Amino acid sequence: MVPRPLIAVVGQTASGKTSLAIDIAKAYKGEIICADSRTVYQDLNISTAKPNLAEQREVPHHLLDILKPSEPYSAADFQKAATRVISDIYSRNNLPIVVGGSGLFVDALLYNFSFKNKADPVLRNELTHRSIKELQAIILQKGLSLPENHKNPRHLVRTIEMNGFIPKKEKLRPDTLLIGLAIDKDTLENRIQSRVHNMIENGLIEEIQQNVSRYGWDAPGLQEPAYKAFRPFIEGRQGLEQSRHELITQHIQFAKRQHTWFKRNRDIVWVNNKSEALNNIQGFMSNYLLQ
RNA sequence: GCAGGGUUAGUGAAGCGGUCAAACACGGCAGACUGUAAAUCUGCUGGCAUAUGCCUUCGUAGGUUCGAAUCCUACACCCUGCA
Repeated sequence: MVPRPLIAVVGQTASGKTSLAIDIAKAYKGEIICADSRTVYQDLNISTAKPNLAEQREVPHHLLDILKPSEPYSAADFQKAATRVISDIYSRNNLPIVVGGSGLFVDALLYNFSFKNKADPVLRNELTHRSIKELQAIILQKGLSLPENHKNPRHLVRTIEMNGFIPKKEKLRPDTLLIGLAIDKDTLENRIQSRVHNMIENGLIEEIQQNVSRYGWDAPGLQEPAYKAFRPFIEGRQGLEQSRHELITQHIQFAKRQHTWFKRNRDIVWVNNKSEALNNIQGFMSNYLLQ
């Protein structure tokens, strides 16, 4: 079987993944697959710091803008879609580059998570209104054991939906280089600050207002920091400065959760900057280019 | 100048004689997380020891009391009303 190399770039928000991925793509005839739970959505452009049109023109991007914010999207959906896109890319003899900050999505793809028991909207809606105690009781009644996060309503609901299914994962996909783009905390926080500043300059508030009037605050795609931070401002309960500040905080908190997720993965090859990354990639790709 | 209100841990804010190292919220730190994941949730958050232990805190200084963040006095700063 022909080896099929794949490069994945992970890291915290604002760590510079997009720019690195584009460089890789240009160097190796690559196409980018966005492993990102928010940039899949149309109409979320400013708030997600989505690759801009110029960047998208430079290199093909996949799984961007494929859904309306009113539609739900899951890690399993991503896994399926990305798998298909990757085989298309190979059929063009190009290099797939998976880039994203959604750790679960990346892992689902690279470790071939075994998904099962898709959520039933009716059951989920019913369960969502239950208290934690009630959910725990249901689980125990069914003879299932409580999830690791036994006080997390969402995980409790999922446990009920899975109905005893034990999820599995495999080893890291062969022929894969998993690169982690590290960044120190101060630099990251500065970048987030100026990123938020630019978002507001570029019309973040208008984008939020438009999407909210079109899809409503509760739309699945709109569950993200900008909407949380700016809702009180848009509803006239809070000043702009306060919301701006909250958005920065939310992004920093998100970055921290990403860090927690990625740092336990021993397969990640951490690099501190672009040139370190490109060096690693060169070594990795040399295994394939000679054939 | 007179009268009244205020000053609590990183921030906001409870507490108004003992059960107060001091509720709660936010922030911070660490962590979990396979069909909601930029979501959601957990633990810790004065110092030191880390098991029920000790030490230093509630504007500052003094006092009352067996015992004070809580009462009294003085001082400092802030806000409101009358001047």
